[in-house]
Amino acid sequence: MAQSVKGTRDLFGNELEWFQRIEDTARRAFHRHGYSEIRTPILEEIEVFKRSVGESSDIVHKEMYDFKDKGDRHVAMRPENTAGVVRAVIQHQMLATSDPQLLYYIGPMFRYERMQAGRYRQFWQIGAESFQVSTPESEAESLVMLYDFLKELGLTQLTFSINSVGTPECRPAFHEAFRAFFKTREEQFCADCHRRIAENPLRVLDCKNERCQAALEGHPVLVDYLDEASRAHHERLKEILGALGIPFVENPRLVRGLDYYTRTAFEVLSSDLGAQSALLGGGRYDGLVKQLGGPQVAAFGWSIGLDRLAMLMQQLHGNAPRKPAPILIPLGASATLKAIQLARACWAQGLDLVLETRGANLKKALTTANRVGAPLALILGDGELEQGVVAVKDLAAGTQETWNLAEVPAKLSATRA
RNA sequence: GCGGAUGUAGCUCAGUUGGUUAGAGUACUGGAUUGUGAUUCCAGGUGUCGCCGGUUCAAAUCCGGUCAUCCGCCCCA
Repeated sequence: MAQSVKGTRDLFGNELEWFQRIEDTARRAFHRHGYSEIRTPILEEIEVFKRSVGESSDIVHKEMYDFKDKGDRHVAMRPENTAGVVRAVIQHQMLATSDPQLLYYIGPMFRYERMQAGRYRQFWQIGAESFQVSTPESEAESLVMLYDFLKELGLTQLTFSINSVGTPECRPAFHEAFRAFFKTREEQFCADCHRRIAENPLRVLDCKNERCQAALEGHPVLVDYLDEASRAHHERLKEILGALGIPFVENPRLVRGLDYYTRTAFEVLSSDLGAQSALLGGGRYDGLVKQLGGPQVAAFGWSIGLDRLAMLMQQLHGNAPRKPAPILIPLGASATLKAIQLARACWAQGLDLVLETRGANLKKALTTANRVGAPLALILGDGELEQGVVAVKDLAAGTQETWNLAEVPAKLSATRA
């Protein structure tokens, strides 16, 4: 039997209901804040990711889902969408004016990884990117949007971890201090950290090895090495988040797995997600647009894992709420013709109504109606047809009443409210 | 990429030191009831025992490979 490709899966039923509910909630939040959707290709030239995410990152290093196409182009399935959005924004000259560009996306991403619960080769992200706004206020705006979106979904226990990773100008001073610190106790660090200290010293900070974390005790803190503007930026963001009541903690060891971040970096982890605890992350990336061939502009963004968010919703709230439609059961040929016309009148008014079209007997039809959770069964047989009525059975209560055919749409409409 | 497990009915799972005809619950189908579901009673399919190969008189069981899933690490969403 044919099977879905490893690490990919079909979305349907209850899980998809959560996906849709989350997506709808996110879209409303984005639109409230003036963000516009952008849909970029799943395939990009691999260079787009190498030049943005960073050659040294694991994503490019070992997780890229890449291949050569028939034209011998080296392409990759996008592992994240910031690079693609930046490429599109440059390609379409969307930064020709100095106006802010506020964009969001929802779509599948691909990383070639070993499978685990909550970690897939095709997974979904919802994300926001804002260009040409550099202030801490703009970051707070984006974070408030994110926070209120999560709150609307009923997630109130989440705390943002934030840090500032500085700028390319002030980071060298930190690197120097940090390497000096590392040297005083380098024998206590793992092999990976020895590799990291050379390639990307910041990543030593979030090594998961307990011994390394212990060895980091008293390490130089990034925030102390920020230039004055970055420090003020960081302080102002914290001030605003505090004033808005958004729960956050400062985490001086928070660095992100992507190389392009500057100044603000943040993430949210959830212990309810098992080993794959990262739920969302983001930050400022003021250098990336230029790095990909565009103008020097400020940029800020985040993305959230839709699969993991749906998993969280399932754990916290159980199955997604859904409301099956009432079902209309005709009995006999003449009643069936009338039933189709009646259903059409209801559909024309935007009402949900499922038509039983199998010609099934009443027993079977009611069994099905009960199983799918229909709230009402409208029964239209020859007897009802003669009297111009339908029998309406409330499947939860077991009670039954009679409606005139003409008043069915209005009555259905009333029960839906 | 590294390490460790699991795979039997649609679903959740039993299945003894290898033994002849493979099980339970649930779900499903039909009937008790040809116009009344969900409750009850009766009857009944539930199947490539993941796949391929090997050992054996004999494999769901042991061995190898493979595919898929799960857990830990790495990393991330």
